[in-house]
Order: sequence, then C-alpha cells, then structure tokens
Amino acid sequence: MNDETPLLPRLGEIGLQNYPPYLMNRIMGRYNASLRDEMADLGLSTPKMRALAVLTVVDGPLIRELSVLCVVEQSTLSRALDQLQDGGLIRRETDATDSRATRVCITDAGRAAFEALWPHMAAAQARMFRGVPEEERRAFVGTLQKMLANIRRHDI
Amino acid sequence: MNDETPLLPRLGEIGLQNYPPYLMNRIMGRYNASLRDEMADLGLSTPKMRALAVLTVVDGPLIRELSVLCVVEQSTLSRALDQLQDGGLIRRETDATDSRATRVCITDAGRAAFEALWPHMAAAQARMFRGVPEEERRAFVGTLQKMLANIRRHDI
DNA sequence: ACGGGATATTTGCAAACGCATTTAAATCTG
DNA sequence: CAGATTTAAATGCGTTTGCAAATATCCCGT
Repeated sequence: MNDETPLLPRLGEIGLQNYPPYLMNRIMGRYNASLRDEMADLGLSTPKMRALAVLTVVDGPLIRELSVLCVVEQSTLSRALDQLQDGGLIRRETDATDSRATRVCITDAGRAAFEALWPHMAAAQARMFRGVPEEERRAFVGTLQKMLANIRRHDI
Repeated sequence: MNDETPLLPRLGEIGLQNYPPYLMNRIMGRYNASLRDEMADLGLSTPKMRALAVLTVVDGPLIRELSVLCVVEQSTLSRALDQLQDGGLIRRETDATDSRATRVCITDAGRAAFEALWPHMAAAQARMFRGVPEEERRAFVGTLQKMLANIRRHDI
C-alpha cells in the first residue's frame, strides 16, 4: 500500500502538551502578562519595557534594529519611543553618517527605570525555571539559540 | 565585605542571547507572525486559528477554558468565536448543567478548515527545529512542560 | 551630477484589543 | 428561601496596534 500524502502526524496525535509552539505560547503569554500587570502602574507598556531592556544591553541601535530585538512592529515602537523620550528615558540621535536613520540611546533616567524593572523580570524568569536543574537549563538555552538561528530573517 | 543586596546578575552580564524569555519571545514572535501572514488570506486571525487548533484536540471546552488554552483574552475570544460561528466553523452549545456556561464545538467544516491550516503550522514548527536531533527535541519539550506547570494559574 | 529606486522613520486611519461593565444564572449564607 | 456573592459570557468604549502611505534621505547607474 502506497499512500500518496507524506506522513504528517496530526495535532490530535501529538497532543497540545507535546507541541512546542503551544507550550511556548502558553509560557510566554503568562510571563508577558505578569510583567505587563506589574509594570502597568509604572506607566510602562510591553513595548516600552522591552525597549528599555534591550537598550541597557545594545548600544545605540537603529530603530528598525531595535524593533527586531524587541519583537515589536516598527510603527508601534516608534510611538513607544515617543513616550519614552517624553519621559526622558531615551534619546533619539540622528545617525552620524546617514541622516535618514535614527539611533536610540538610553539615558541615565532610563537605566534607573530599568533597574526598578529588572528584578521583576528576573523573578518572573526564576519562577518559570523553578525545579529545573542548572544543566537542563543550559541545554534548554542551547536549543533556543539553535532555534533562533533557524528562524530569524534579519541578521540581528 | 558584606553586600546588602542579594546577588542578582544584571541583564547586561547575562546577555540577551542567554536570557530565555528574550529568546522565546523572538522565536514565538517569528512563528506567530509567519503563520499570521500565511493565514491572513484565509480570513483567519491568530485568535481564530488558535481556537480552531485547540478545538480539534479538546472536546467542547467552556469559553473561559478555551481562552486559557488559546492564550487569548476572553473578550477577544468571544468575538473571534462570533466570526467562526458565522462561518460555520464552530458551534456554541449551552452547558447541560449550567446555563451560564457555553461549550464550544468544532464543526466538520471547522475540522476541514484546520486540515488546510495544519500543514502550515507543522512546517513552521519543523523550520524552527531544523538541525535539532530528536533526543534534544524531547528534552526541550520536557523542560517546557515543567515550565508550564510552574507558571500556570488555571489548572487547565 | 541627475533621475529612479531603495531604505529609515513617521503618521493617518481603520481594525483589533482589553479593561471594565452588564446581564444572566448559579451558589452560598444566615 | 431571600438576599448577597460569585461565576460565565457578552458588550461598550477608549486605547493600542499594524498596515499602508507619506516624508526624507541615500545610493546606484549612466
């Protein structure tokens, strides 16, 4: 017997609990929601929070680069940056050699804001890894890095 | 020397590439975006797509349960179900023993729609696991399951 | 050096979202 | 068993989002 269609297991056969994207969406949904709730009173939306976080690590990226790193649409990020700028947490600087481009820099006030934010992020992360031994954690991160390399379209 | 604050490594010290939530958001951002783009022409938004997917596996959940499984706000899901119902892909049934509650059932047309959708989901998933050996994949899923158990608030 | 196309960012606008409220029904309490 | 409380889902409404268009600048070929 020769089947015409290639063998593709169905979702029902795998089960949601064994389908990685489902698990990852569930987990990140909770992680992001709990951070969002904790940050709401500080006036920090998810895009603003992510921008601050990335900017503490990456120095003066272009807005387009920052939007990739933040996983936030570029137009949405543009507006989030307006607000961060109004609050004095970031600064826009026209690129030295390309006046179309804008580089984003975090200010001291921005770093300070992130200092308040980071413990919440670290706690949320610690919560999700409760009971996962260090070695397993490292292997997990290793797999994630391979996956990111597989799917990323921008070389950032 | 005794430091007053407990040792909390900074994001800058870890680096984005070693911070699992960052990696997971990047990966799922791409996965979800590529599915969204592929499904846009079929008139299936992310919430509608997820509802269909879950309903092929879970039988007649309450709307609230479905919203947890789909990682979609209840009000958003309610409206997505309106549309799926209009399209004949799902059916709402008042719960037999609690007339406040509504159970959601997928129709044959809904299953058929998901059949068209699933290969895209499977392909997106296969893409992200390219080059990851079977055993590593299994370990990865095992860790995800522990993580989900850690963070879930609803016992669903 | 000039015109056409590419690239970076912003902005207009309609659609989607999410919070809070409403409606309806079940459950608990005295 | 009446009244208060909780729970399920839908809905009103202001906010956010994201696509597409606009704006500004750069780059390439001739």
